Amino acid sequence: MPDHDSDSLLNRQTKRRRVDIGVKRTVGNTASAAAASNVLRKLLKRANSYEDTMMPFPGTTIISQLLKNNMAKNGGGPERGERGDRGLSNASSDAPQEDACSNSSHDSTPQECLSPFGRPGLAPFEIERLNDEHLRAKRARVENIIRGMSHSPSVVVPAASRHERDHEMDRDQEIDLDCPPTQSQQQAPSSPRGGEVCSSSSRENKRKQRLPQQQQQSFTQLVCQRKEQKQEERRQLKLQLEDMQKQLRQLQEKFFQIYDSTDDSEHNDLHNELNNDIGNMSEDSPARSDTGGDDRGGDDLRSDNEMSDLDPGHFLDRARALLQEQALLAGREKPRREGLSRSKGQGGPGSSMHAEGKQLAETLKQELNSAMTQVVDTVVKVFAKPPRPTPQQAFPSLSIPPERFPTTVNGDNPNFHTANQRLQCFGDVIIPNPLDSFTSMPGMPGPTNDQTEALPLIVRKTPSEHHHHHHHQSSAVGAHGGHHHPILHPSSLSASMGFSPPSFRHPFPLPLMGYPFQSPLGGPTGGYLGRDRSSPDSMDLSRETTSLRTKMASVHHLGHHHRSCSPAHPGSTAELSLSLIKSECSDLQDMADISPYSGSNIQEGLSPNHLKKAKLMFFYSRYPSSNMLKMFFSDVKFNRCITSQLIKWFSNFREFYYIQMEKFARQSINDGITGVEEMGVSRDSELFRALNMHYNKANDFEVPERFLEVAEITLREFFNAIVAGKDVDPSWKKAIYKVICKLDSEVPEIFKSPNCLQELLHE
DNA sequence: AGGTATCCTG
DNA sequence: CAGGATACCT
Repeated sequence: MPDHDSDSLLNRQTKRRRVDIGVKRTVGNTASAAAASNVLRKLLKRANSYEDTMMPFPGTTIISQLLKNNMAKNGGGPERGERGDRGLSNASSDAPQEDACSNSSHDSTPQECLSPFGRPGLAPFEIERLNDEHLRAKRARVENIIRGMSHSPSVVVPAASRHERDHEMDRDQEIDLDCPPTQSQQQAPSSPRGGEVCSSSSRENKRKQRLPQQQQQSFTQLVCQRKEQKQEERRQLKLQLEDMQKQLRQLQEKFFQIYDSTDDSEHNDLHNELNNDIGNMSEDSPARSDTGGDDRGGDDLRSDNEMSDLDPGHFLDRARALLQEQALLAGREKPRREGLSRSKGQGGPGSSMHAEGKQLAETLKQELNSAMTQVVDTVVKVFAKPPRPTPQQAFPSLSIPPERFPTTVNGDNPNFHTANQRLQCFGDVIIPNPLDSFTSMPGMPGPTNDQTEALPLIVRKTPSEHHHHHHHQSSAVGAHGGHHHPILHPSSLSASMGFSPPSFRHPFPLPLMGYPFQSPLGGPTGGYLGRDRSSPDSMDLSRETTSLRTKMASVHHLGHHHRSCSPAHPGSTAELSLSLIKSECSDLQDMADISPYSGSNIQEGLSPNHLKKAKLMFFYSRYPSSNMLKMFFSDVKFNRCITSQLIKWFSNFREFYYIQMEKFARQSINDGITGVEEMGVSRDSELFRALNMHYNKANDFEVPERFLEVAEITLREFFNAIVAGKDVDPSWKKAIYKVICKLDSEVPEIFKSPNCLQELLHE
């Protein structure tokens, strides 16, 4: 059913949009959640796609190497405190945004996935950006994880297992030193103590703790026991952390010694890249994307100053890379490396330094990416595994990048949940945010903040589930589920699928409501709204307009149900999710191949004139088959909706018809009529006038005589049945229907003409 | 399981 | 007249 081409197109467009957002992401902490979503999405993309290419440089190896090296080398560093703190506060203010709507996708296209260094052709600024986002996302994610964990009673650090994890944890402990180093999320199965029960129940505990009404008697003891353990672990981790910070500081100095000693002219790109990469931890410069590396040579000083403001965690990455690079260089050119590491600003050998710089850059990038890959993989694995039971329980505890769940859990493509959509989707969800530090962030709009926690909750309704849900809704609506379709012009739809912000935020912008009132009479019946005052057809037109509105309302209704999560946003019509659009699209394609009819006289909707025509046809045929309807409404593009609507029309006609019949039959009986012979239907009878008023209001059509006969027969049937007292049977009318349905006569050929009304009404 | 028809409601 | 529910038919 869903057209895959279109789906992929949709996805592609969504993707592109996201990329654009990422580029446009504005300065620092005020970066929009939408923009931030781009970050992790790319991050994960690369994490996935780099897995292969990065294998030669597994982050673990390097990190452990780094650890070893620095453990041996370092005793302590003086300046850690202030810098680290500043960097961290900075980081924490960034974090919620990053995690707020960070996204991921497994469907990354190869082009987008390609590593920056894997593609020498990439522009420097792009590399910068990628790395920047990379780092930002990583930091934000880890911090968020830590925060989430810090709110939970939980588990124990598995003593030694993964270095990079310890790194991250250590680094983050600095943010929240009071937080017990709970690692339930990352706890390895080989957890030192009581692994099975603990790891499985720790999450439960977390959730339960967040639900005031839920008592955790069964876990309280366990938690208490663990608290002591956690205290101990915390101390250890603190120590580790301090060590790490010292090491980082030293590596940082070393790192910049190297670069200060290099010739600037050719290294500006690299230098700027690095500086910006780091400098953007606290401020994101949109200008970067359009300026090359060269014009920022003057920033070097500033950048160096900014170094002191950095989050030490980033130096960890830098240091990692540096170490690797040094190792590489050492393998080939020991003397130079020695000189490099020692010589600050003492004119390095120009050309060789140039080459080294480039290689260093590459190595750095590779290292960063490999490390990122592993970290992300780890986190994703840990977080993706346990599906969390109820939404309420789910969202407070884990501040995971939201889109991660749908992505990793089911591998489906969440791409049509773009940032905007998600903003909308969760804008009206009231989410208790346990992370006060996040909600109190300056410059963070509330909804965006909420989103940080809400997204994982909502998106757990996976895209595929969304789909199913849609179809359920549709089928629940039954044959009329697609009534709104005719209003979805492919052109408009594609416009809205192009995700220009307004139409995207409002999946059914006004133009979409343009109902194709192309008149079978030839003249267009005009616009779609506000033209129902003056024309002779005004009643029909306004009715149709009303029906249109009903459809719209129905669509919205669907949307609300579909989202299943929100109190209605009063007055907001922009709440339909993109997935709804997608489903609409699918149905559109299902019911009709898109828009070969836009230019022709075949229309995709039923016009008031079609209704009129149908009413006139009713004079001939009370029970037209769907095939017959298709024959006589050849100017409409038939699909399930149209067919159903037409059938429904005739059903309504019949309903009215039989109601009138019964009414007049009873009335006659009440009037004392006793014989069927006295029951007649003539053009001046009350019954006929009622019917004519209904089906031929303008009285511009000459009702066929046959109709009078059939009406008379029907009336008599009713009369007899009522007189016979058959109406006690709940289904007594069925017999009458059976009779009447055989009385259909041929509809004149002229009704097959699209312009039949014109011809009929003026003859 | 899907298409129709009817009933009921708005 | 449309929606929704229900029932029947296939």
